[in-house]
Amino acid sequence: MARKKEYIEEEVIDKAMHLFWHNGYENTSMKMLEQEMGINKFSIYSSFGSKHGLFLKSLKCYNSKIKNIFEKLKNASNGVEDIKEFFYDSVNIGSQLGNKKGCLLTNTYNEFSESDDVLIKNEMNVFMSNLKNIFIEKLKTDASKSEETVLKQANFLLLAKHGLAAASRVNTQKEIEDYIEMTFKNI
Amino acid sequence: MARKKEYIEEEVIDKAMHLFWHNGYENTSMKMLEQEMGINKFSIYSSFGSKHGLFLKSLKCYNSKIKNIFEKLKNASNGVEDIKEFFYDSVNIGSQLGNKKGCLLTNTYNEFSESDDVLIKNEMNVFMSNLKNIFIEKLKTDASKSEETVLKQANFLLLAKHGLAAASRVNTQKEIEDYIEMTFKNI
DNA sequence: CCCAAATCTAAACGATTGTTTAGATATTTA
DNA sequence: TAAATATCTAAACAATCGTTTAGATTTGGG
Repeated sequence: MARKKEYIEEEVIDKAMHLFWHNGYENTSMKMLEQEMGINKFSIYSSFGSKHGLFLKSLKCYNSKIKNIFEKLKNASNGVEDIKEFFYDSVNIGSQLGNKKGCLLTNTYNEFSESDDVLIKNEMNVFMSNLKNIFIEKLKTDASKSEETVLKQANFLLLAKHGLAAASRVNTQKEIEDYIEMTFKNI
Repeated sequence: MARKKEYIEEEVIDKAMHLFWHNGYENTSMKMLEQEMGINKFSIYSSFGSKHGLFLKSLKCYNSKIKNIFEKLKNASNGVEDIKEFFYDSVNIGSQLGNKKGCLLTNTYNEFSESDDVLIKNEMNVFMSNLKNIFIEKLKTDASKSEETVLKQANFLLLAKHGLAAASRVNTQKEIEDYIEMTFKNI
């Protein structure tokens, strides 16, 4: 056919994702993306259509990175203990990826909470309700919990993740551990 | 002297504060501020110097609004129970002011977490450490708690406030209550 | 080997950002 | 009432935003 791309889409998406993770959507400009991704605007637009499209791709990239801890959580069989380990995994993957910026999805959830961007809000809602459903399933393995208790605790854990995201930005390892332990103390 | 101002600074700051609260700093433009405040850019700049200055004023305005619940918390004498009531007060003041946007300070803390805006970051840190110190003081009234426990629980509560801010945006009254109750279950 | 097609560079696009300025209008004081 | 001065309107400012375009460059197939 014709000339070949001089970059690999997966690689530049990964770089964009880290930039979005670090700065959020609005505070990341096309100029910054050009520099970080190492390609220029034309290439970005021909590959991803728009900044918005690139952001959606970045969210999917992030999703694939955390997919394995989700799978681990789903396939585990120790109930609440698995959720706690999921919390630990969540902060660890952040520091593994050299990023002390909390969770990209939680950050995005916060940034777009008052936006009317249907696509992204939908993406967030799907993520949140998926996570909540997994929590519910895990909590249900303890037959002594009433359904009301299960729902109540699932909501609590979902919201506790916001605190965790904030913690992983500024708090020490020890403080994060304390927070997680205290969160699960009476679940 | 000369011509009089056709607006009262305190009133227009209040309106600006609500707009910032609703949309965040970056997503609030001068045009939006002109419309909401009912005065034009010249007046805004002559009164507040810059968008940034107006935002700082708005933060101070928010601080004065929540001052009474802080005073109430400080002057109370039921230890942890007072902190719990402070949590309830925090969400109630939001709905009183017709705003389901969480806490302006928590929102700002999140939005500026990766910024290098020293003034605002400092403002946030002062607020957070003040709040933490009040928590510590309240927790200390229970003499059975070790100092380590007190610090641990204070951190936990500070982070729990991030979950609360998220909750007050999307969750129902009932879910918010459940969250607060569960937060204090083992404190 | 040359034409066709895809990707590159780099400049320009219009819109919007926060900020400033020029000039008209209103108010106070002498 | 007239001069002084602060506030108003409204336009323009430069910079940046995300996006598009024109033209050079590289590649592969007939």
